[in-house]
Amino acid sequence: MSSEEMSGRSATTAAQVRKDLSLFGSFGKRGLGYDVADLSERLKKILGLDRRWRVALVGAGRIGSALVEYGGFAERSYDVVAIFDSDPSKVGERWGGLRVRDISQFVSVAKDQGVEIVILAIPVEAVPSVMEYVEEAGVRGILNFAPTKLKVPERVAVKDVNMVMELEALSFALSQEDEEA
Amino acid sequence: MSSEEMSGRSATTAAQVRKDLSLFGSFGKRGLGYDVADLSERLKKILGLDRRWRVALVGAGRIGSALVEYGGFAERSYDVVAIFDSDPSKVGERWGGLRVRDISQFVSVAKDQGVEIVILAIPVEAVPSVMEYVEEAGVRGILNFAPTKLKVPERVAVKDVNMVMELEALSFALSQEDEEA
DNA sequence: GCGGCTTTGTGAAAATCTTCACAATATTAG
DNA sequence: CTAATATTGTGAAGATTTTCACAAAGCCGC
Ligand SMILES: NC(=O)c1ccc[n+]([C@@H]2O[C@H](COP(=O)([O-])OP(=O)(O)OC[C@H]3O[C@@H](n4cnc5c(N)ncnc54)[C@H](O)[C@@H]3O)[C@@H](O)[C@H]2O)c1
Ligand SMILES: NC(=O)c1ccc[n+]([C@@H]2O[C@H](COP(=O)([O-])OP(=O)(O)OC[C@H]3O[C@@H](n4cnc5c(N)ncnc54)[C@H](O)[C@@H]3O)[C@@H](O)[C@H]2O)c1
Repeated sequence: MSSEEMSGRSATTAAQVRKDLSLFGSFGKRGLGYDVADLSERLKKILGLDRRWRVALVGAGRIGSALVEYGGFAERSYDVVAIFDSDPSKVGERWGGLRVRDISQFVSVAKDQGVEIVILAIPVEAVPSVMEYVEEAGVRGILNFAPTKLKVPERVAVKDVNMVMELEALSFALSQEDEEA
Repeated sequence: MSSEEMSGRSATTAAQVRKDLSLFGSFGKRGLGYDVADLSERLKKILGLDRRWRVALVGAGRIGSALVEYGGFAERSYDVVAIFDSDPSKVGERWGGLRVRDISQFVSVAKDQGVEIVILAIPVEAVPSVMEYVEEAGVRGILNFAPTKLKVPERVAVKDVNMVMELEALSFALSQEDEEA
């Protein structure tokens, strides 16, 4: 597949595809393009997707439920290996093959299970107390759904998901269109 | 509040805050900083958040359910005014104050309700057929959860939410750390 | 009203990112 | 083997974004 075709399938340009790839090495054949299987494998390695990652879900609420039941994570490289909540009525429930555990067990269970990434799906108020556990357990990456800026040590990587902000970006685009008209 | 304090609360710098704001006008007072209430109001106007937006949810599944029950959208400027699905067992259900409607009614209901933004939470396979309705109804913005690149006319704004990609960005960051060590 | 302190708004400089454009290389047809 | 065609990889140019740094304002205490 050529860089031209790749750019057509995503939201970028052929030159951008080639430049981006060139930062990691030389993957294509001149005149021919890229071997999809080979490129895919090499990129997976670069992105750390040549192995599976152990993930814990914290917050067995609405978002948490949608995520755990979703097959899209396991299909890629992510296995949810533990689920935590603080609500006694949720602790003990079975979700998929897992039992919801009390958040107080986080550190021991996470260490035991080798959890490297946490999906944080709890209310903003609960964030500071939970972050203490997360830090103590030596978690290295956090996918955060709570609309708050996490305070983490330098070594911890954080990605925020904020759907309200995405909607706000849409509103802005639409308002701009209106003004131009 | 000074640009310094604002930058401390978010992931940016004081100079960036001032430069960004200066693109839209002059909001602060030298030596004093910004009046939070005033700045907030003026930014809301610029972002198109000085009015409410009418949103339809398409796909009454796991993600859709989490979103509809979530209060965070109504709290900002977004009202979900209609819900659609194609599954006969879901059509007719009551979700919050709304009845789940059949997707075939999308165009007429969306036009009737003045829907401007659609939240797309359906499987990838269902996207092309649903997009025909969405386009015909004159929807102007789409928040897309399906992991596929939407084909839309120029005037339609799209924002993609892709949690797997966020996790992959985390994996990459963690792999990089490992390599450095 | 003046001096000291603070913080904005913004040109200019620096850094980063994207696009251009083409030599190098590979394939295919004859 | 040669010519025609395709497409990479990458310097250089161009565009955009971020940071720097400071004159211009504004507040406060005396
Ligand atoms: N639902 C959505 O569509 C949506 C969208 C965007 C953002 N969010 C954000 O995601 C987060 C979760 O949202 P939700 O809708 O799933 O909320 P939810 O109330 O349905 O679920 C939150 C869960 O966290 C648990 N919890 C509370 N304190 C805890 C603690 N200290 N330790 C462990 N678990 C604890 C609760 O018991 C509950 O089960 C919130 O910050 C919300 O703002 C949600
Ligand atoms: N659940 C998650 O955590 C998650 C995470 C990331 C991405 N996604 C993506 O979000 C989308 C929805 O995921 P989900 O987990 O909610 O799936 P789901 O299967 O729970 O829900 C999808 C819903 O869409 C409905 N539907 C199917 N075809 C339709 C059509 N033509 N018109 C209207 N409705 C139709 C189904 O009946 C179902 O109710 C998928 O594309 C998925 O890949 C989900």
